[in-house]
Order: sequence, then C-alpha cells, then structure tokens
Amino acid sequence: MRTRGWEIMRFGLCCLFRDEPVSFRTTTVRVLSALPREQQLQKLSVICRDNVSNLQLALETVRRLGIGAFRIMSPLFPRMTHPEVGYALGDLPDGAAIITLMNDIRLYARRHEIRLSFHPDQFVVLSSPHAKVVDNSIRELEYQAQLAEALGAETINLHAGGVYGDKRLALERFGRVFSGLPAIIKSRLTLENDDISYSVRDLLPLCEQHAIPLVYDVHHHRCNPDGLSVEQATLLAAETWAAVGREQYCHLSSPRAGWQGGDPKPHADYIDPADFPDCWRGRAMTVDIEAKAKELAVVRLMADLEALSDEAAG
DNA sequence: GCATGTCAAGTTGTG
DNA sequence: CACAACTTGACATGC
Repeated sequence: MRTRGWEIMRFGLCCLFRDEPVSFRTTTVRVLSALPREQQLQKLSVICRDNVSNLQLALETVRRLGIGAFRIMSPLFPRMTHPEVGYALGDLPDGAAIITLMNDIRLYARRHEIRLSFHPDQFVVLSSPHAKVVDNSIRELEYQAQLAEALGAETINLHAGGVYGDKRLALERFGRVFSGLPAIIKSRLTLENDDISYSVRDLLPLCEQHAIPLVYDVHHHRCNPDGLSVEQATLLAAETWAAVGREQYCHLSSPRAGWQGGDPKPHADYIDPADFPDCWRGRAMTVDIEAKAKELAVVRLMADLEALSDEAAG
C-alpha cells in the first residue's frame, strides 16, 4: 500500500466557520451595565448556553469534514472575568445545564480524537513590566484553564508579548511569572513565535528551560526570520513537544498580498499549497490553518496536498 | 431590513 | 502624537 503520509497529520480549524451554520454570540460591558444584575445574568445565561451548544455543533462539523483539531474562541463565555459584570457559571440560571453540555463536549472530543486549544488575545501579556497587566493576564488564563479542563482542551497558546526595549529582560520576566503559575495553567501553556518580535530562536532557550512546548508558526517565521531554516525550526520546535510527550502543533497561513511587494502579514482566504513546508510531509503533528475562508480553506488544502501526493506517486 | 459605529484589557509600528 | 493592526466578527442602535 502506498504511503502518502497525510494519514498521520492532523489539520486544525481556528474558531469560526465561513459557510457552515455554526456561530458564536457575544455581548458588551456597555449593554450589560445598563441592566439590573438579574437581567444581566439572564442574558448571559442564554448566550453562554447557545455558545456551548454551538461548540458541540462545531465539533460534529469538523469531524464530518475530516478536520482533527479546533481552536475555541476565547469569549466562549463573554465578559466572564470582567471586574464589574463578571460572573461564574453557577450564577447563571442555566449554569447546571451548561456544565453538563461542557462535559458532553469533552467526551465527544476525546472519543473522536479532536484536539482542542485556546489562544488568548493580545491583552494576555505575561512579560509586561506592569504588575497590573500581569495580574489581569493571570486571571484571564485561570478562566481559560478552567474552561480548558472542563472541555478537555490540552493547549493554551500564547505569544511572548512586548519587548519593552530589552528582549532578554522581558523573557526573564515571562519565565519568573510562568514558574509561579498554578498547575492548571502551566500544564497547558505553550509559546508561539510571532511576526514582529519573538522568533523561534528567541523563544527556544525559555521553552527548553521551563519545558514549554513551542508552537511553530511558519508564516510568522517567514515574516520575521531568525537565521533558522524552516526545517531547522520545525525540528527544534518538535523537540520541545517530544520533551513533554505531546504531539507537535504548528500554524500555517498564506499572505493575502503574496510574498512579493505588499505586507505579507495579513492572511489570505486560502492556503497556497506552495507555502506548506516540504519537511512537514509525513510528520505526526497538528497543523492549525489560519485562513479567512476558515473550514473551506482547511478542506481545500487537504485535497490539494492529497492531489500533489498522488502526482508525486505517479 | 440594512448600514454603521462600537467593543475591557496591551504593545508595536506607521502616518 | 494619534491611530490601526492583531485571530475578526457580531452586536446594538438608528435610519
């Protein structure tokens, strides 16, 4: 039997769908603040319950499409950690039902081997010199870690944050904060190279020292090169996953404006198969696809790679 | 119905 | 110095 290698590779979708009828709701502090507490909780309860239902639907949909990983939107439970309007699931009228649905999702993901992850947004910065920023970040991470535990999500992926004029000092601050984090966060946290500041080469020492898996984003690497080849970066990042006995995560995008001329950072609708690194072929790893056409882009890339393999095989 | 401005939070780079 | 970009979309409001 011909081995093409794609069988052991898992492709992931990030947060949203373009055409499939799966959507997530949210609300704002401004709107909530205008309501008495009871009505706030009623409104939040409906949204949260709706969002977990749609998360279940999301997993059923990715399974049907042959997609093996899903990144969960950070505001699954909108404004949950906000200082004024924040809440716990237990405060919501449908709290118990929501918790039951989350448990169902965890079992479903495990049964069908769908890998789940979180990616907190830009406000979560552990390298900041401002204690308040770090405190808020840890609070947000605690929220996401509790969600991750309830849903069976294995990864909370972060960028290293700002440079503040001195990368080495910023990374030292990150390391100190990381060491003090509770296990529920620490066991899930991963670090990703970004497209302006921190490269794979910058992050490797920190990742090795603290046993933090490094999520290798090849698009960011191409935007923000560090002297390592794609293959070198892939293999070095792979070692940080092997060290903790977990399957490697990578990210892939194509530039909307192409590699010549315009800003390559914004993501294209689809992935150009030429941007898929040759050295990834046949590796046991998860590749999250960051593309604006969402599930359509993942499905098309899988088909394109399959076709290329068939050609190569004759 | 549909267009439009707004959305908790940080940091960087551009105009 | 102000402002957009970042995984963007979706909501609430006003026409």
